[in-house]
Amino acid sequence: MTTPPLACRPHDHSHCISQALAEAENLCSRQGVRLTALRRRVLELVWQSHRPLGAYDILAVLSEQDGRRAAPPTVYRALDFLLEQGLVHRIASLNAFVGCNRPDRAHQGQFFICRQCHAAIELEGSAISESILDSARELGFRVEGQTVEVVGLCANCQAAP
Amino acid sequence: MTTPPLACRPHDHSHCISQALAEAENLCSRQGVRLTALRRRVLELVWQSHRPLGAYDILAVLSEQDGRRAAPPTVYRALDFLLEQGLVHRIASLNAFVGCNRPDRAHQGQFFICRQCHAAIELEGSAISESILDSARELGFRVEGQTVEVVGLCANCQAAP
DNA sequence: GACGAAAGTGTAATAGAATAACGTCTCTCC
DNA sequence: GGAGAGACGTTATTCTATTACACTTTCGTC
Repeated sequence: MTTPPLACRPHDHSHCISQALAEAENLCSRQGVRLTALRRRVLELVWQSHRPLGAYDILAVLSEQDGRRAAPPTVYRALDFLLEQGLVHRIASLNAFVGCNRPDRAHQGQFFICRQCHAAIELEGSAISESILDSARELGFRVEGQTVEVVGLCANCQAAP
Repeated sequence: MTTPPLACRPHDHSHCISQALAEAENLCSRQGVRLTALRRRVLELVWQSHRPLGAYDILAVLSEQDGRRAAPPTVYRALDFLLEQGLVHRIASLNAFVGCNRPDRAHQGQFFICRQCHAAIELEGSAISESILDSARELGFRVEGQTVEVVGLCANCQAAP
């Protein structure tokens, strides 16, 4: 076993946030799309931690903390944009959203989610994709999208019960 | 490529249904739990096709067709029971439920879902689980549950656009 | 057969997640 | 500066799921 992933061990998280925002700025300007104040703020909130965040949690912060008049569509439109740009992923089994580690590379995330600390660990280019494609080949199935969400206990939470 | 799976080619589906119900009877009596009329009916509805079915679709049939006075908890309780017994699976990405092919073996399903005909093809003991466990080992992650849902086009729907 | 506990179902209300439809505003480009 | 597209505000609604409590059925035991 290698060193545990960043998401589930202490680290300077403000660095994660600022890096994610900087990457987003770059990516959007390269793509010629607009990272508006709202979208940027939603991305920042999603990156507040490595734990998937619900749309209505985001909504609550925008309303109560930012004092913005926000309704569900406000949040979902921003999230749709971020999803399209590959800046966040949606966790179907949690109805929640989490920042993407590697927005530069087109991909669909594979996640290991700790049921205790709620950290979502995103895998990069794992062998899982390969075995999914292998199975698909056998079935003659053309893969267009995949949802891989594994729940359990992360290394940290196993150590400290 | 082998012959396409049952779920996405024509077949005598009434046989699927009756077999699923018979297996359910067996399994429940072995487990000492009760497959009541309601639970049996919900299982039958879920097996009406190989396409995942929403809880509210089931509710509509119970109300309108069966003339039963049913509310959401009625359906969800039956579904919870069937999930616990491993008789159905939940498809998180669709908020829907589908019958399990192999209720005799404890497992969590891996699904290939056709976006056109909506068939859900369940894999049995694929290499996907292995590669998930491999990745988990590397992370020191203890796997407790997994959601694997691949969307795309099944062999049939690729052939006939 | 009567009884009590446990399991199952009915019922009403509510919480949580997401979208539809339409109006207004603000950029950007000509 | 005007037209058009994109972004955001607003209201209402749909879809999914759960809580809490009442009533009924089933099953084992006396």
